Amino acid sequence: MPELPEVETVRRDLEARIIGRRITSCQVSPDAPRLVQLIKPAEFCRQLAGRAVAGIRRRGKYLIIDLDDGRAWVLHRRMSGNVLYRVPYDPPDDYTRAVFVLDDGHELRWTDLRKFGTMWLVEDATMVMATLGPEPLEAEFTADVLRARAGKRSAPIKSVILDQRVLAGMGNLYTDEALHYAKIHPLRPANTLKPDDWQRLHAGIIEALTMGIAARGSSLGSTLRDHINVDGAPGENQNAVRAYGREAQPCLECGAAMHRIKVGGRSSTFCPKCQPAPRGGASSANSRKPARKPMLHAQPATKRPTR
DNA sequence: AGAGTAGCCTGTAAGC
DNA sequence: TGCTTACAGGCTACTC
Repeated sequence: MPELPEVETVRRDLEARIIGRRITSCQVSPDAPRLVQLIKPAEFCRQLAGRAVAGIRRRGKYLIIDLDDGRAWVLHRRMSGNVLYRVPYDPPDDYTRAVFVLDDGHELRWTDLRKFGTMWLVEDATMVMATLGPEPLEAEFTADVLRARAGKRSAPIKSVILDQRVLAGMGNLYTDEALHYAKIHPLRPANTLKPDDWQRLHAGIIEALTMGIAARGSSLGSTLRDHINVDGAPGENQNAVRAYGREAQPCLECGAAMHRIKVGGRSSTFCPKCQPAPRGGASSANSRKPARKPMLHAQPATKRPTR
C-alpha cells in the first residue's frame, strides 16, 4: 500500500518526466464519483486543462503537483491508487479512473481498484493537509520531537505512529518495520516508552523509510491491487521486509517465529522475543485473539485457533 | 480530549 | 463445486 516511500518514488519518477509539460485534456470516469473532491469532475477537468506543471512535491502521503497559475493539484493514493506514465497506444490499464493527456504525447493514468483515492485542485495545498505532523526524513524530526508529540498518549505505540497528526507518512508496513528495528512491542502504551526507546524508534522509522525509498517501494500483493511505480513495475522493498507480513516465519534477528495480532484494527507482525509484550496484562500474542492467517505470503499450515 | 471503531471499496482466500 | 464471509488498509466521521 502506498506509504511515504511509495509516494516519494512516484514523485521522483514524475519529476524527471512531467516538469514543464502542459495538461491538454482530462477525463474522469463516472464510476469514480469520490475521486475529485470539492468540485465536480467536469469543472476540475476544465480548470486543469491548459495548465503546465511547475513542480512536484510530497507531504506525508500526499503528492502535490504545483501548476503554472500558482494553484496545486493534490493527489492521495490511499489504498490502491497508482499514477502511470503511458502513451495512448499502450495497452489499457485495469481500473483506470482518470486520464490526463500531456502536450508531449504522454498521458498520466490514475488507476485505483478500491476507489479510495482522492484528488483536489486548490489555491494552497496546505488547506487539505493542515493537520499533518512533521516529515520524518527532515532534519527537524528528532527523537525529542517524536517523544514530545507522542509520549503523552496512552494508546498503543503502533496506533500513535500511524496517526498522521503525530508524524506524516507512516503506514502499516513501515510502522511494523520500525517497531521491529526498535525492538518495541506494538501494544506498548506510548506513554511507557523510555528515552532509550524513543531513540531506537526514531532511528527505526528513518531506517525503514530510507530503505523503502532506496528499493523503490514495497509491493507485497498482486500488482493489480498494490503499489506500482509510474512505469507499472513493482518496487523491490518487499524482499527486504523484516516484519510486515512475515507471520510464522523466523525473526531475522533471533530466529523465533513471528507473531501477528490486531492493533487498532491493523494487522501487526512482530517478534515475541525481540519485542517483548508490555507488562501488566496486555498480552503476549498468544493470550489475544489471533488474527487470521496471512494471505500475502505462503506459510506452513497452522491449526485453526480454538475459541 | 483521547481512544476506539464503522464505513468507504473490491478481489481473493478461507471455511463450510 | 459453489456460496458466504473475513480480510487487506488510509483516512474520516462518529461514539464513548
